[in-house]
Amino acid sequence: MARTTGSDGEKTEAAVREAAVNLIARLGYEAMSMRKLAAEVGVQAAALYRYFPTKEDLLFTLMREHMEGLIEAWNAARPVVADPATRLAAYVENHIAFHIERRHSTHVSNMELRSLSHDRLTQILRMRTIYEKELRAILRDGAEVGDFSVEDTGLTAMALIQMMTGVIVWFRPGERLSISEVTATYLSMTMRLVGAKAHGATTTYSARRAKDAVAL
Amino acid sequence: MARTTGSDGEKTEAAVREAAVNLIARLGYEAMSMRKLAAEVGVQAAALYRYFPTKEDLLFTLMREHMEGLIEAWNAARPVVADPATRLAAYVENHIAFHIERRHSTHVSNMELRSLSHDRLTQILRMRTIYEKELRAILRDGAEVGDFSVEDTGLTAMALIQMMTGVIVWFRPGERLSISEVTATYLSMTMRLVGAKAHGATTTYSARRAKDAVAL
DNA sequence: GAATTAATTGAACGTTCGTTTTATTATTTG
DNA sequence: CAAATAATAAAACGAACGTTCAATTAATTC
Repeated sequence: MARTTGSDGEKTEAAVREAAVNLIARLGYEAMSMRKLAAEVGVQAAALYRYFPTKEDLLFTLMREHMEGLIEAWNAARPVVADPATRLAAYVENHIAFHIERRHSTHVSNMELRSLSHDRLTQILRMRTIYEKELRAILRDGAEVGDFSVEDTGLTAMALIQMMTGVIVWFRPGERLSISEVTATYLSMTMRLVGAKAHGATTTYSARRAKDAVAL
Repeated sequence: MARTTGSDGEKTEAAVREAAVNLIARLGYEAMSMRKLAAEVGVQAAALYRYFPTKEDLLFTLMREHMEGLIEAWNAARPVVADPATRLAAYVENHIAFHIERRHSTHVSNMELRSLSHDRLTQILRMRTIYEKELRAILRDGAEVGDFSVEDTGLTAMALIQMMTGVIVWFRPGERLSISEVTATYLSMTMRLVGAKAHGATTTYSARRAKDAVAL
């Protein structure tokens, strides 16, 4: 056998990516063999090498696109002119929405870093740093203005990101809590954690953010 | 060749455990081969099977002992009679101290769960639940008494644990912050996050806890 | 000091791994 | 409709995997 009827490179590549994210998230990168991946797609292992030169290239591509997507999502969601509390609320909402929506690729991007070569690891970590710096800047601004009481900006940023990203470990859509309930709770926990002064309940920040979005 | 001079079963087994924790933390369970492990210990791969019948048995043993150690540490550190804020402070301090001290085995126990058989996974998760229930109980008590303002006990417990355990991702001993500085900061973040009423700075909780420890 | 037990080696087993090569067929282009 | 190209299958490569087995030597027991 050779080329199959109806075969299409673009569709196959997309199917490979999707299957790879799911399989790596479930089995881990090392435990996902190219043969299992091929079987999931409905193809022979050799066919995968038309789209990704090596297994590591495939992993790296998935991770890079995940990180790019995260940064793009934040760039689209960030309020350009706003007080620190509003910016922080936007960051939290975007972060949680993105990570719940892309649970599997988040899992891959966070757990399989050790399987990357040094250079590629550096690239991914650089993107991660760019994204995290945004949160540190918000916390710093808020602390300088006096809206937040944060002892250590870097430590607080790491703590918040770990807390928020951790949502993918236990959250399952369609169970006890809805995405918006989870987001609202995390938002109020965040605001208390950073000692946000404007303590006007959760809706305050959401409302302000909505107003800002209209204002742009 | 056969038995080597000075060989000792107990010492070899201990060396295997230690090397396994380090290697699995660094390479991942799947990527750590029995041959690599044996080489690290300075022994042939076949010798490992005197101590652990399978690779998975080795992993499970490491995880079980980690979880047992965590629960024992908490049982030793918990204040028997104390207000919720003091109990929460003890929980946070114990959790962070334990996880920083056992970074590698924490990594293994959290990241390699998917390599366990169903039954063994259940056993580990059961132990984890026991430990997490302790935190939920503290949060519930604090909320009932009115010392904490917590919207959702279960969600808050998960958020706190993710936040605290995340310390092992970025913390490196001997860098910018000391363990006690990190612990103090996490403690005050936790207290703010749960809306603890008695807002008498970080030292308040530490002092109370010390007093309790003496009282026992 | 002989018999027993403890600890380990070295070789081998069958499987699976990532990857390459070659042949073959479907589709598109001219 | 022929030529070119795109997409795949089938088979094979050497290497590494977890694990087993028999042989061998060190330490202990009687």
